[in-house]
Amino acid sequence: MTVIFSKKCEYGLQAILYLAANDNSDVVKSEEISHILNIPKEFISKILQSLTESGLVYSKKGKSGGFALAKAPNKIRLIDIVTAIDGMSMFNNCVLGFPHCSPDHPCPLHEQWGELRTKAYNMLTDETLDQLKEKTLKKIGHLKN
Amino acid sequence: MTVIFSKKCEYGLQAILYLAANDNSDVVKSEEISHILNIPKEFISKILQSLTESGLVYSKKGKSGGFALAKAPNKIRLIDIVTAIDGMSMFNNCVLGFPHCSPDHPCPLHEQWGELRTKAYNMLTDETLDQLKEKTLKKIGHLKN
DNA sequence: CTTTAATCAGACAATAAAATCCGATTATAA
DNA sequence: TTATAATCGGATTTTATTGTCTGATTAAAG
Repeated sequence: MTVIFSKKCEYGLQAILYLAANDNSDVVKSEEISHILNIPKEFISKILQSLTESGLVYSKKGKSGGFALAKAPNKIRLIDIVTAIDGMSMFNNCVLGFPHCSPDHPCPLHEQWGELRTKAYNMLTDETLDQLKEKTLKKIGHLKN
Repeated sequence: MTVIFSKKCEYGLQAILYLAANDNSDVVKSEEISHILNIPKEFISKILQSLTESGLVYSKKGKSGGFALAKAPNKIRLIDIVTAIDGMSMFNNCVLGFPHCSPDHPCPLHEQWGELRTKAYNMLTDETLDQLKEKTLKKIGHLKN
């Protein structure tokens, strides 16, 4: 199967977009995220815990605890979440899997793929959570119905 | 981890590019492909077997058997190999993993990602094996040293 | 202070992907 | 016609990813 982001990363992106859409409220508990986004509760907890370590998410323990963004939505870029969860391998490794692919010894797809990959990287770097908030609200609204 | 193509698909692309580079000779045995490209022999055999079923590869059984391209290199596009091994999910599924992502109910990244994905698809559709042969020969030459 | 409800932490289980093993079949060539 | 060397096919093992369970810790609220 061809994958772009791991399940972990997909879930992490979904959850953090949800947190951005609920940025007005205090914290959101993992139970709610799990239910709305249809992600196993324990799994999304783990992911948000790791994003807490990365400094992207704030977690409040104990009763009435939950998760929220650790920074203003305009300070969090999609690339921050992707690299925190999946690392940079997608942007560094050869698309054909050649171990020693480099500008000196490029693989047959080096230039073409490099260009596309740079565009993907720039896209994820340009998009911040505040810019996606409206679209996310619409999408979540649809999920709730 | 973030992946583009599965290991199977990477290996398959490497091997078929190798076959294209050796299109003058009769057949190439999996032993040789395994050695040059550093892919487990049994694994690349399996992959080439499945590509044989897909009609992209020709296999000659018995002593002095091996694998070769089933068509002229200019008739095989990279997308053919990718879809034969990994399917089309990469080009159909929502990048954020939302189950019901569609033009009607787009995910927050729908348009931006769609554009990139189309470019990737077109690139894989445009590139045929004959076009990549020279570049492959250089790369293989480097691997052999 | 005690109950309650949440995160946290680490082990564990299930599934999927990657890699290996082995015997059967096939065809070449001595 | 027999030995050899390759693919073929299926089962099996290993490893990584995904998902689950359980108990500890934390903090709010009665």
